[in-house]
Amino acid sequence: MLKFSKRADYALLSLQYMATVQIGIEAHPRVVNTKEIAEEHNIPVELLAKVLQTLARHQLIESHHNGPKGGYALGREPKDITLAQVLEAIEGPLGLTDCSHEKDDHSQCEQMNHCNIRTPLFKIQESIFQLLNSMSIEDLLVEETPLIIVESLKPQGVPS
Amino acid sequence: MLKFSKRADYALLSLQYMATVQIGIEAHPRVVNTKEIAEEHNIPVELLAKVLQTLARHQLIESHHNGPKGGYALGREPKDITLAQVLEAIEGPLGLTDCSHEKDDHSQCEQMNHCNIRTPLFKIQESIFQLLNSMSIEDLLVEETPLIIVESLKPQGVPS
DNA sequence: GAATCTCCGACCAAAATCATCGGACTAAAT
DNA sequence: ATTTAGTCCGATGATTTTGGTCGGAGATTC
Repeated sequence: MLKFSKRADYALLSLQYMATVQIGIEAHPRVVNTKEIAEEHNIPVELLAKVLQTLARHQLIESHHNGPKGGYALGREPKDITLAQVLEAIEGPLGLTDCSHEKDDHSQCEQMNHCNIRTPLFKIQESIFQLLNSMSIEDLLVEETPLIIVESLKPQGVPS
Repeated sequence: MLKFSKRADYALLSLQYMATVQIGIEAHPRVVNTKEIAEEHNIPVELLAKVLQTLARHQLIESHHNGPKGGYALGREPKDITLAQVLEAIEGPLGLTDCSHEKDDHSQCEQMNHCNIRTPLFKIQESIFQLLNSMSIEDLLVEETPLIIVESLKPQGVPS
């Protein structure tokens, strides 16, 4: 439960990739094309294309349709792209319940004679939203340890 | 996105209801039946039945199959039922990604040549999990304002 | 024994999601 | 100018999840 959709995963992976790939390059933002990202991560190209289109439509990345040298590049600094923005671009406004939006007019929520759990649920939702908004693509650029380096496995003084 | 399923909503509503209804009653826990909850909240009975069965199977509530006086009652103190427990009971182990579990063997996640966003994603997931585990059914028992009391709508001194 | 309830499993329908395909347009390279 | 490699957009099909339904078995009270 509470799982990201694959599209969301793909979006995050792509943005992370685009961020790392253009590190240190100031001008001429490094443009990467769909196929490159897809092959790098084993993602069906056509689906990824749609994800990237969506991100572009939401200004998170810029499309450079320049023929053979075309592709995408980040539209802003990595730290200015929050995870909440990415998720909302991909999956629409996020909320735990249907009545999260239109807080007053709960047209749908009338189902329940009187819903007594709105307030606490909104608080939870707010917390999660803040969390997702406090993290950016920059925070995804951590060194990914190649898996399972159990702490204090190597005795001291014996470098590799 | 990140929406609860309706079953989860129903579960929370039911637990909240069962908690309020038995307030002040020490012994003989007030047993409520499925239909009562369903009618109270306009929920299809059969679906709610399944939700309650699931909760019972996970020990969150107790089933009293006593014929006409049968029904369900909370299995523990409201404060000992965390939202995380409820959600996991209803929707299975929660995690943002498919590879959330089996952290080492990422059999599925091999899709991505190398997934560089595991670590930060796990952190987010951990935060959300803590949040959901820090709140219990007791926290749902707040006074719910009857909706739309727009601030300072009524001029002072002119009651109703 | 009849009524009322839980319990369980199987089942169907609708909706969301994943994935694919085809066609239009653009700009660089030759 | 033609080719080529790319984006862009919409439509469509397949798969999965979810919401919702049904029928029968077992227990208990009246």
